Amino acid sequence: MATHTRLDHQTRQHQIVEAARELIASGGVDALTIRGIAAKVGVTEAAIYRHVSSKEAVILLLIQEVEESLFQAISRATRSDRHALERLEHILQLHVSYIELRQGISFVVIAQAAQFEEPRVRSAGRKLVEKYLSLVSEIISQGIERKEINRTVLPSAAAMIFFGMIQSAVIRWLFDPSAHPLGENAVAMWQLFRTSLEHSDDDVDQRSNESRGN
Amino acid sequence: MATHTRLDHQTRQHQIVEAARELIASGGVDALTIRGIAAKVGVTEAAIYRHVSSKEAVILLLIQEVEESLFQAISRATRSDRHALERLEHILQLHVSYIELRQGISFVVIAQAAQFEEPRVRSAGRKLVEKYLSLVSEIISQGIERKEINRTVLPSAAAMIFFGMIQSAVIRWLFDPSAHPLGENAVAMWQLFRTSLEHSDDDVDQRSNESRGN
DNA sequence: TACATGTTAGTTATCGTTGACAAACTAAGC
DNA sequence: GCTTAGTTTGTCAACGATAACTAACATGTA
Repeated sequence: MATHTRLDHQTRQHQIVEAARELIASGGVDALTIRGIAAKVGVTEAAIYRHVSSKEAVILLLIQEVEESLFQAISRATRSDRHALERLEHILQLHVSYIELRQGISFVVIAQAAQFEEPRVRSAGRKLVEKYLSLVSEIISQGIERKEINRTVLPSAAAMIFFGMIQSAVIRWLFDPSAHPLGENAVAMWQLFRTSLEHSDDDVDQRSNESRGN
Repeated sequence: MATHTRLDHQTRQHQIVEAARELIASGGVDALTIRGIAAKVGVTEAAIYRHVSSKEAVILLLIQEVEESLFQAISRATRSDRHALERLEHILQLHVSYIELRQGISFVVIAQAAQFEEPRVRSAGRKLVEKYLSLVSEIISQGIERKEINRTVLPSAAAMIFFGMIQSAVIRWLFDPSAHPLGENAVAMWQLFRTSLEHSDDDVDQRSNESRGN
């Protein structure tokens, strides 16, 4: 009690966001409190407000951190001159590892942001999702140009299915991690989904719709 | 103030669950309070406890109501001797209508249940998801038996993709309903996904995996 | 000296929940 | 049919817990 440790603004902000992440990961969004953050960081509640203006600011910082770390995690798969399907599979693997490492924080944060009233939080969550979809969509577009992906595929729709595969796997995994391992479910879905992207050797051309009647 | 309306237990419980649903739909899970329910029902908070033992009980009733109404909504598409792909498309349409009608309540409730600590709430949410996946999976299995769906398709994986398509569409729709109409996105994804289910006329047999090297 | 980073000790607001009492409906006895 | 007792459904007025946040003050650092 004699002397308390003083740390600079930036370090404390990092600690605060980290604490917020851990609290949500272990107890859901309801567990995210200034008290909880203060306890994890090892200072009083009032000290938290030296480095963050409000709880809402913490949430915004957390969304930002999730966005940065997620795109950092999957960045290895995005560039490169590899085959588009390989890149997508690699993104899936890296994304799955990221979710396991961070205990599904991205899903929880996005789901929470989507039902927030505050416009800045909503906007931050929305942009995170849109950015992810753009990235996947862009890879698919490139794949089509290079004739690695079927030209009848609509990139935006394919990106949403890709994103949905992860959401679906995460939901089951959050309910019961041991019964529904993320990786296995993701791989099983990918094996199936890739068949709808693959460039059929006999080029299908314009028989995309209306192929099957009643 | 002279005389207050008295209603029976069952009616009040319905009103409570309905109020809970509306509160979450309009203000997110944080808006679900006993006070809010009491205000919507038109009684005092204490009166709520005559018909419900706790807030947790309200959540359990709500999950149950969501499950019943959702399966009621899509039941029209499940039975019947129609083509499996038609049944799936029909389920998708009905599910989309249900979500629009109930303002995405199912997604919010599931996402919330997944991060609850309380085991009964978690269990109820988990069972809802598993029941849905089983239903879709079963239709796909039947489709394979009837040679309406490619035999290399793994039903459980296909069901998860199907479920994920809806999750993905709902998330964007929650962020911006006008910019991301549920129906349009769902149809676009379905058009693509069905190609991976379709029974190829030249039966593909056992070339499912390892088809494409680097 | 000045500023950044802490603490202490609150404030205000809202939450879920409960106990004590009142009024309405239900059923039985006369 | 009228009284009467019991049960159900409601209100009122609180309770304790906890939330976000703040003013006043202390202390370490440049």
